[in-house]
Amino acid sequence: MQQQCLRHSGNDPVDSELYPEIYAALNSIPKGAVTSYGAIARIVGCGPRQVGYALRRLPKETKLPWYRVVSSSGRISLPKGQGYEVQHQLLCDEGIDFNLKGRIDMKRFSWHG
DNA sequence: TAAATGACTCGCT
DNA sequence: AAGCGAGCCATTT
Repeated sequence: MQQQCLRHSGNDPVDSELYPEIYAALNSIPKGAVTSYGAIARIVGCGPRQVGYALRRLPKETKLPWYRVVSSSGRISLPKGQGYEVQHQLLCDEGIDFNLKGRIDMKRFSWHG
C-alpha cells in the first residue's frame, strides 16, 4: 500500500528537506565514482550513521544516486537480499570495478567533495 | 523522557 | 587479513 502524501505529512524526508545537504552531496557525486558515508558525513557535518539513515529513508523511485555510497572499506553496506545485488549491479553499470571479495578499490573510485 | 536501533568508522587483538 | 568492541548521533519506539 502507499501513503497519501498529498498534504504536508512531514513524514517524507525528501519532500520535507530534512537533510538537503546530504541529498545535494549525492547529486554531486560524479558518474562512475563512489564515496563513503563518512565522506558525506564530513561534508554535511554529521555522523556517518546519519547519512545511512537519510539514504534508507529514500523512496525506491528516488532520482538520487544512493547506490554511489559505500562503506569506507569499499564494501556495500546493504546485506544481500536487501539491496546488495541491486547496488552492485548499478555500480557495475557505471563502470565501477569490484574485487573478488566484492570490494571496490576506493583509491581509484572514491570521490570527495 | 529514556532506551533501543542502525545502509558507519576506527582501533585493538 | 579478519574479527570484535567501543564511539558516534539522529531517528524511532
